[in-house]
Amino acid sequence: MTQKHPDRVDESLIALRRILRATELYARDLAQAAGVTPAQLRVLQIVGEKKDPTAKTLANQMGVSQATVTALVDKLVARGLVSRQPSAQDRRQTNITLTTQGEDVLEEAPDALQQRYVRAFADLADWEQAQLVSSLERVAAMLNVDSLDAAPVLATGELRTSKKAY
Amino acid sequence: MTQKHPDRVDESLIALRRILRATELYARDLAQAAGVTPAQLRVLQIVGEKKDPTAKTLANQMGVSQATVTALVDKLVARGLVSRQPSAQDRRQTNITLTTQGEDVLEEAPDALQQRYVRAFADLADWEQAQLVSSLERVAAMLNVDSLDAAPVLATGELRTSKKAY
DNA sequence: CGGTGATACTTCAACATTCAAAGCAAAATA
DNA sequence: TATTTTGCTTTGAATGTTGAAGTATCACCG
Repeated sequence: MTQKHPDRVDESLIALRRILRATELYARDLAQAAGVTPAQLRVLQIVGEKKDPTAKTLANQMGVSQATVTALVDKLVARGLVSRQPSAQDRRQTNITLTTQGEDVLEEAPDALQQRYVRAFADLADWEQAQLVSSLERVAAMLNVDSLDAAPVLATGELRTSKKAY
Repeated sequence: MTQKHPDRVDESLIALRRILRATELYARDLAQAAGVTPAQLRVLQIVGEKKDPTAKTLANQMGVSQATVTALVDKLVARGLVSRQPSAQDRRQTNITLTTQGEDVLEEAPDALQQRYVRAFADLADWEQAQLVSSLERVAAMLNVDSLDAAPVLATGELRTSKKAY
């Protein structure tokens, strides 16, 4: 098991950290542009992505406690971006739904990855796209020992002729 | 510029989100195991990575304000993990340095990526490693429009026969 | 049925993070 | 030297975060 190119671990780690850092910093800018905090934007994104999730689902997806979700949803309700809908099937549960206003906010600040990534990806050659997908999925598998889930946020067909060009 | 495989954008975005999510969640666990908060651990990591950075450098690297850095460093000083060293060249500046205790903490919780990634990477075939590096650097370039920097945190030669196996 | 325990959510108290604004000291510039 | 800029800290306020305790509902089992 001789290591022929020991630098490669470093190189890939550096690249990964740059990806992480760029995404995180940019996500904050997007949230600020949308007029909400990063944590609140994450809630909006998950609510938009999943179908009217319960508070529990939100907590699991975000990796925070239910108490935190309650506090965040309180803020978003106060701003009129989401509303609480008592579940019909299980009256203990509360479904969080986007208001029209909340949808507008999401519309303006869709996703840090989307914004920066989609266009460049589309310009790649076919084989390059295939290789990228394969590599990213491999890395995700390496990191994601106990995989949960993640779903596409938007239909990526049309890239929204956005007002705020990027 | 016809898109032959529209799914690929989604697939790669999903993989990227899984990477982001796994890393973030795991970073919290690591911080907690080390007995510090995630933000404090990030400070420790940057201090260990760069050579006795100034508060300004820390703020830039973390993407937060100087006031925030002051608060975080206060906490770490109170815990005896770092110390402030007035700069000799410019007396306005303060260099943050790890104490022996701070080094120990870093030693125990080196890096979320390192822990999960390095071993799996080492097991890949040579060509797979090369492809991964190439793909990750491409993605980083796509995201990192205004690149700053990132450096390897540890010499990865030996993987530390760790007490807390992972 | 009725009781018991688990589940979903909220409230509360405490602490961490974060920032803008104001202040201070030192350096750079004019 | 006078002025401006830079690096850092302080202060005050908002947000994020959690564990523990409380409430309501569900699920199960006798």
